[in-house]
Amino acid sequence: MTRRILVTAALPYANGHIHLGHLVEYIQTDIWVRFQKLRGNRCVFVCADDTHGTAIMIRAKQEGRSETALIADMREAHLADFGKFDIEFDHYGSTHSESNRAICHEIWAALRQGGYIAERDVTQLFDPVENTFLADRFVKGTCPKCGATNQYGDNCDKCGATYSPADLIDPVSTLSGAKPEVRTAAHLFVQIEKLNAFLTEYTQSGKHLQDETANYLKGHFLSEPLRDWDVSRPAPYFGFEIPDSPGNYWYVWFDAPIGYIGATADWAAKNGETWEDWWKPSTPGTAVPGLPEIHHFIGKDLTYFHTLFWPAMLHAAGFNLPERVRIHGFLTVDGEKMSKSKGTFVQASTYAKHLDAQYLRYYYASKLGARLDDLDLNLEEFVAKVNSDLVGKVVNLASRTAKFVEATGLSATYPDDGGLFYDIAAAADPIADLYEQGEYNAALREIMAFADRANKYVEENAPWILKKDPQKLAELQDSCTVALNVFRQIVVYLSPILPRLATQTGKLLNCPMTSWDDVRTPLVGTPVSRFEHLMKRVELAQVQAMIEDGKQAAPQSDMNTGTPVAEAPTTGDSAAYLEKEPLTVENCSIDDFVKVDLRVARVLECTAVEASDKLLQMTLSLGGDVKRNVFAGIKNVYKPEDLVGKLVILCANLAPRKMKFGISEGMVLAAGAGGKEIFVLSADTGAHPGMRVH
RNA sequence: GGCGGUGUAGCUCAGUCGGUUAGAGCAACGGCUUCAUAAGCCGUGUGUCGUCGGUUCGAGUCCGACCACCGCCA
Repeated sequence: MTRRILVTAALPYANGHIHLGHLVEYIQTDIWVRFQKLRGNRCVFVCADDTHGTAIMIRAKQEGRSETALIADMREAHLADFGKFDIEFDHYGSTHSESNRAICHEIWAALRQGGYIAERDVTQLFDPVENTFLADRFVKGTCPKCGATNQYGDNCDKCGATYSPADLIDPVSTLSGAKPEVRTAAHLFVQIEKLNAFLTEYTQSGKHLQDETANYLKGHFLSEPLRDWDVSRPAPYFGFEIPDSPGNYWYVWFDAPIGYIGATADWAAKNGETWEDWWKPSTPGTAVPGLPEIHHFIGKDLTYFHTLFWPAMLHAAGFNLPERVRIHGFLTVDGEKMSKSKGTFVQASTYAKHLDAQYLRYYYASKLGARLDDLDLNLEEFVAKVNSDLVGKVVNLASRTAKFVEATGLSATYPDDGGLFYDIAAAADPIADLYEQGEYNAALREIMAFADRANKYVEENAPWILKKDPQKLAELQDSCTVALNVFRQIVVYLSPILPRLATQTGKLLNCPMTSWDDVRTPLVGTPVSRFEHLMKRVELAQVQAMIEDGKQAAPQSDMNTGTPVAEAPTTGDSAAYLEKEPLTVENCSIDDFVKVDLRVARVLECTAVEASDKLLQMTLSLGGDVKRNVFAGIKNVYKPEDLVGKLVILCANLAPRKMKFGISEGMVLAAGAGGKEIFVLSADTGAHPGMRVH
């Protein structure tokens, strides 16, 4: 029976360009969709840009233009990139669309009506310069627990403590550098704990998720009460205003998944259908035949949004639930995280400048299974695989036989081939199962084994020898008929991965490929076109050139490897300090540097010098009995009691200097121009007084 | 720290319910071939299956401890 399948890939965030990490997902999804269509199933692939949130708002402001202008440009860029990789959506929408807004309203009303919404105050830091509330990742400061500096507002890298940004010591907005204010505003929450029983059943049924994901959810979330989910943000916020809560906007993660439905609605409108046919349980007499299946492809970073919040929202609103959430791992390059400085953070457009998209589609497919393991792009293996599999084995089949039958076409009846064609045709269902499950790597192993057998066949029948004997022209035609038919079967199996090769092969054999079942019937008596190169070999040098290019054109946006990020940080660091105090032009030698003896020191005592408006007097310990008396001009900014116990950096061999209040035996290092702008340097946790700074 | 995952050939990975001598592709090496895009065919594997212990007639597989790496912790 023909299935009705709606497929989505995660919505890329409109704050950054598509890179090779994103493409793992879009290529994987596109392959699955093409496969379903080839099998004759009704399959609709929708996606959209994820456009809302603080990051977009801030960036638009920095670039001096409207959010809508920014997201319109980014959409163009995304679509251009997807096009280069043959990723073919039935519709590509935007979360900033009227269709999406309408569906958000509908789901919201259902959540309200179901009694799932609660309101309470949330205290957040507010940037008075940028006039916006600051998400946790937009605040940095000193960890309240261990004193590590330069930590994000939600947790500490050094000691692992979690806290609220308001607890940070000396918080700084990463947007403006301003000191944030603490402000309180009412937020709206979805009480998903009320749906715990439903979510447990949904996630643990074994039908919708990989087992490891189900276990993870059970162990981490569902076994305790689920926390309420904060879904509103006070103005200003780029998004949709909540209809019954003026001045508040839906958090980007509320309307992003609803964007799947919005995109379906836009697609449906173009095609004379309704989105309700896909997303709402059918009512008798009105439904399109066949139950719709919804399949989401996402990266593992989005797991809980798609397996907890999203099913909860759909369930509360009485919508259809995803049949399957297919979760994949991240991309690494040569075994490591993608890195801008190593040039392995490659944008889709950079790749496309240097290499054929089909190579990447094939390589990814050859590595992708149904589990959520990370996928490694090993650059040497990439070259080897493409050349030996695609060029050496597959394309070569046509290349070494097609010209012998250019004049005669294929034989009128299919010759005896020792069962080769039959064997390959018989694999149609097993290979289809592997595609269905997302086990592309296993499918390709099967397919390539047939390519090996086919090359062996050519070798044994040696058409290049047959052609020399006029008595054997029929045999020549027959052996090439076999080789090209088998080649065609292999290309049909590969066509979800390599659509361009399928098109080219259709032209070569004068018979377009339209169905998976094309593998079951041999092509006979048809003309063969002049052979043209189907695919070029890759040189490692091309890959290296791409990596070099990637180093130059490092993206300015986030490091996310899979999929959309909400509220991605932008550095926002101002250039003003360098302008005020330009970098020193003249280099110093290492010998010069070691003349300065910098040491970690602990503040034992610290008192304000009464007669001075700037100076604090400190007694510093360098460990053991070694102590120093030092004066520092930081009274305006630091309270003496706050410094006691802290580790600071001391220039220990600065010539002692007699001051009005005593002798200063060194200098405590601090950043900033002075006045209120002074930031004392301190050593990371674990350092001890007396350690030299190298 | 808690939870989860991974660990099998130089590389990437299969390995079902515990069952013969642990496999494939790539790479490497030797030979053949020369139709084909320096492609193809044949041949070549001494692997402490991360370590140690246990269960068993029998363990890559099951159990326990440990080691290493990775991930997640709203």
